[in-house]
Amino acid sequence: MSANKYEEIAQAAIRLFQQKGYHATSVQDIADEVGLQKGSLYHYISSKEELLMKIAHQSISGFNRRLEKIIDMEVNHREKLFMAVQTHITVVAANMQMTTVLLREAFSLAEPHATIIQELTDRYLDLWTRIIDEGIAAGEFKPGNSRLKALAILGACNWLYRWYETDGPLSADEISKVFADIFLDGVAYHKPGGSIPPS
Amino acid sequence: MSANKYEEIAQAAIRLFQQKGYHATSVQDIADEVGLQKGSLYHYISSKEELLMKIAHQSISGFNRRLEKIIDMEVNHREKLFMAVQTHITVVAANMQMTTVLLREAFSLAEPHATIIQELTDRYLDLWTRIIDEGIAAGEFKPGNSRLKALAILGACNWLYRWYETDGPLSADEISKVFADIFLDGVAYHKPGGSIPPS
Amino acid sequence: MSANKYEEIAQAAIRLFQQKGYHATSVQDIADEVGLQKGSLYHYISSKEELLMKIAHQSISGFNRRLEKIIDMEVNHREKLFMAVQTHITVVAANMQMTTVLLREAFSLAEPHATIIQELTDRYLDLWTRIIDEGIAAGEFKPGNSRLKALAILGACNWLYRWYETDGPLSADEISKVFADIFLDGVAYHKPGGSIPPS
Amino acid sequence: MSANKYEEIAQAAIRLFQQKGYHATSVQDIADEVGLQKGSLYHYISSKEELLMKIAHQSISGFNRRLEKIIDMEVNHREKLFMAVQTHITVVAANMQMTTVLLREAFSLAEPHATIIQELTDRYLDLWTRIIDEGIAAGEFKPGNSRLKALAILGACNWLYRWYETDGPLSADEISKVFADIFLDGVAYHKPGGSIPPS
DNA sequence: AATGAATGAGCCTTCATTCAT
DNA sequence: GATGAATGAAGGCTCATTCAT
Repeated sequence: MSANKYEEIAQAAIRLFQQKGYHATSVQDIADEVGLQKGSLYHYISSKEELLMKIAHQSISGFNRRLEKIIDMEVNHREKLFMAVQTHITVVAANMQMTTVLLREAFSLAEPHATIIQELTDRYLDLWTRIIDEGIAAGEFKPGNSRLKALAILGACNWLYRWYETDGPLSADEISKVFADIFLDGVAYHKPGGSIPPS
Repeated sequence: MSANKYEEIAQAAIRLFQQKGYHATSVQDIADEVGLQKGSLYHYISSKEELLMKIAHQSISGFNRRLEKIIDMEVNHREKLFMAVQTHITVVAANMQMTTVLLREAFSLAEPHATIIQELTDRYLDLWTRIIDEGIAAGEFKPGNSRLKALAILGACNWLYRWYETDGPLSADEISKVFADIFLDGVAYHKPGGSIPPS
Repeated sequence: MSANKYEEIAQAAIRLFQQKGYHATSVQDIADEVGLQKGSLYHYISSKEELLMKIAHQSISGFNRRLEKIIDMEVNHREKLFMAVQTHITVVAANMQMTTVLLREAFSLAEPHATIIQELTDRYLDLWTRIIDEGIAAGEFKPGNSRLKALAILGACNWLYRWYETDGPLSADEISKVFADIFLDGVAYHKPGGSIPPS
Repeated sequence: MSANKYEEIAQAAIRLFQQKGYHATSVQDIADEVGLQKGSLYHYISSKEELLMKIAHQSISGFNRRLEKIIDMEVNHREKLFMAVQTHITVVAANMQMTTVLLREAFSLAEPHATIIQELTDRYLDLWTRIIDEGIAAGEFKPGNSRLKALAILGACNWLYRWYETDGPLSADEISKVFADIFLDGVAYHKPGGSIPPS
């Protein structure tokens, strides 16, 4: 079983699942896309769902791996949050289709796949929460419900899959700067002498 | 055709579309839920998709209507953004199932429905953008790409449908406060004398 | 769901399963036979296997029911064994197709169906064994492994499904007489003064 | 093409056909069992059905060959019938899997194979019938429909494939004794002075 | 001798929708 | 208004067999 062909099939699946959705994509569609008979696909995959699973797994694993690396870096916490945002947004922008499949279609996974993806997704949220927590502990971030804050930031960043245009005018870097600025300092001007860290 | 029965069907559809997804919900499922035969449903609905459309339309229209009211209020812009956030989150929390159908399932709509929902969604983003724009114009918010900022805030707020638990420990109000605080002032402490509005 | 139509489908299934075998009969074949679309069959049946199960169940249940009645009769044990043989053979002959499905195709049943049919089949053997046992206890039959004897008799009688011809020259009654005679007294002449019951 | 490998494949097929049935056994299953790829099997066999045919043919031929030898022996006819029963049962018991394939699966054979096996099977019945006939002619067996009697005896003996357990408590010899006793003298005690051969 | 990619027909089942009653 | 029988297209998947390498 040539790994090339499998990769080709997976790429076709990513494209189609993104365009039409998992349920609306038939195995026939995928076969057509790679120029095989429907039945021939099954030399490479064991089921349509397995394909979805592989895609989702690869996607969320990538996010986790990258964030873990960032967490291990020795930079201040503003910087770390910025890098996390930037990396996430860069990955989403560079892998719009795959990310869309992860965020929109993984819901169609049955057990035991659903749970596996859910756990990896939970882990990803944990990592973001840790970034906030460590920023608070270091006195760089304001105290508060760190998980909730992580959800706000992660939600905003994930939402990109719904509106980002690969050929649009905004680069991932530009978006990252604006987003990180909001998360760190907000959209409003601050009242002078306002929220200064206690010393 | 009793409007009551239609409403009952729509509620069943909302519940089922949320639980199993639009594609995985069969017309039979809906019929079972309301105690009718599959064929009888078609006295009330013209198609399964129409049901999805109605739900999505009602949902996004509600968001728009509420946000328009807020925009028309005469309060300062920090306050207005807070209210927008609070209202959105309250609505999501109070209508988790319907919001989930809007945000997760409306993608399955075919034309012309897809475009109609897309336009209402675009309009909703426009309203958020206007709130930011007006805050900037009033000197309360920092200048910048307002649409991008609106997308960040809206994304964070929409994402609630993925994690909010109706019977969980967090109230919509608590979440709103944390979220609005992040959007307005960020998670970080500010460097003293930092981003002060130019005078 | 008209019971008539179901019965018609079941009859078609019996005919086809007998002619071609369960696996070689497609749902399409059955649908063709009753003049429905393949999909329409599923208004009446829940699966192809359910059809096989129903047939097998009805068949073995009939055998059990009839044998239980005979066991309860008050006749001597030679007579009782004769009636059991006659009844079994008559039923096989009158329901060749259904019996063939039971004896040849029930093997294709998956769990939990396989076990259910197996238990009913075991029960049938138990009933035959009881007939032998009671004949022995009454001093009419020679002692010995009654279950083994039941298996010999039942095997001979079941085997009918392999060779009996509905339009052939032999009636069920003629066969019954020959078979019962063999089981009771054997094919050989007895050595004079031979196996006489102890007094 | 090594005959060894072919034999290995045939053995695997016997095992699988017996366990799962002919239709439920895939060529892949057989290939797995012998550690070849599916495609490689076709260096040894020309089709799945050919495999079934070979097995069935070998099995029924063995039965015929053995019975012919017995028929040629010079012993009295009670003895001859006993040996026929004993031999048949011993072969079934010693080759349960192969016999099961013959008796349960050969039905799946298409033409011309089906007819060939049928003829060999008919021939086997003829041999049994001859044993009865010759016993009658010799005055050892009671007159009557010899073919029918052969069918009774053969049916009982064939049925073993449905219940015999290789590791069970009953040896082929014990079964043979009980079976032959039934066929020769029946299960019942005889009325004194009863069926004595006319002199 | 062995592989493994590919075929193409066929399998059982589901389903949204229609319509006569 | 309600039924339930019927449709017909499509769905995911299996499989015996072929063949170039």
